[in-house]
Amino acid sequence: MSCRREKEGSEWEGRFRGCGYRWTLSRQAIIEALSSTSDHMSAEEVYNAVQKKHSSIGLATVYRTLEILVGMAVVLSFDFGDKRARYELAERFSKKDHHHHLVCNDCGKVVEYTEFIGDEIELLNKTEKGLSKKYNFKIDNHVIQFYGLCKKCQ
Amino acid sequence: MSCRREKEGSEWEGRFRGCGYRWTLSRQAIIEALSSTSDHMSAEEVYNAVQKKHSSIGLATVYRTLEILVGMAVVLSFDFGDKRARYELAERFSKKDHHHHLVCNDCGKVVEYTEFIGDEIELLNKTEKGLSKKYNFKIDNHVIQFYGLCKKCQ
DNA sequence: ATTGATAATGAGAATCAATATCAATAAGGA
DNA sequence: TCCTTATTGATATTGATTCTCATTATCAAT
Ligand SMILES: [Mn+2]
Ligand SMILES: [Mn+2]
Ligand SMILES: [Zn+2]
Ligand SMILES: [Zn+2]
Repeated sequence: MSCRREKEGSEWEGRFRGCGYRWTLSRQAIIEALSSTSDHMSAEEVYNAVQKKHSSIGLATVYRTLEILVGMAVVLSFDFGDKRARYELAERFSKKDHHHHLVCNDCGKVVEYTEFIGDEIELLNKTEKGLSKKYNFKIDNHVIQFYGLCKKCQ
Repeated sequence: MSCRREKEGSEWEGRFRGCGYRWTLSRQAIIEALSSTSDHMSAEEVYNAVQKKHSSIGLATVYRTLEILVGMAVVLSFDFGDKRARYELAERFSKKDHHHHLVCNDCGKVVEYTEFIGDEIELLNKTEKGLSKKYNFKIDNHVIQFYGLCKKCQ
């Protein structure tokens, strides 16, 4: 398992260095934190998680690293209506499947659903193609989210 | 046409009073500002627009009124990735048809498209129904947006 | 292992949209 | 007109995010 760790480590390391970034303790710790939860953490939550093992890592570094990770498409950033960005490993780096989100406007509960994803993806691809052609956009991203009230809050 | 104005005025007035709100000059001016543009204005832009005719109206009032209007589902609030909320009259109060948005990540250009809306709406309705049942959510809102680079920026 | 160029970092200040406070004002029912 | 109270403007405050800058860590070349 130490072997497994190292291997995973070097994959991440390779990814960073491949983009011209250095492989630092802070970045390891932040990746670690993101990998070991299924939550959609805010920057501050990532900071708190990271602090437990590495109390010297600063909040600014967390923000900076998250920005890099989003730029590398390793991490996805979401707006769920509370006034802070929320982050999650992109599906290809996590155990989760491609999913979209259903958010309670009242308590903030977030449901990840995969049930209707198939049709959604298909439609999105078709729409993307149409929009790209008609409006000359190079599309690289989409957002679909539903908002409402969860059982408890309605 | 003065007749027409008054009639429109009283419709808005009725809508406000029907919700227990008073019908004030500030609110008239803000509605007016929102009605007379097809832009997606930020709160500050609404404030600037309103200032031209009514220089006494304050920014806080603009924020408060927009909040009310969003609550009344008269105005829609969007996040286009610049760090400010953007507002637009809901389609039933504007000349625009139901549309979604395509946003340039670089220059912020926003395209309103209606081409593929039909299929999208259909899928959204189906998905909403499925999600409502499965997760016991009362869904009242959705977001679909595409992000990319416009011709100029790619 | 040592060095040197420079990327990365932590602490704290700065930014800036949005919200809260509060005394003064205006809306509208009686 | 009078009274109650919602609304308002000015201003302070909040809170997430970004910036600054002196210090430190990374890593390729010795
Ligand atoms: Mn998720
Ligand atoms: Mn629009
Ligand atoms: Zn809820
Ligand atoms: Zn552009």
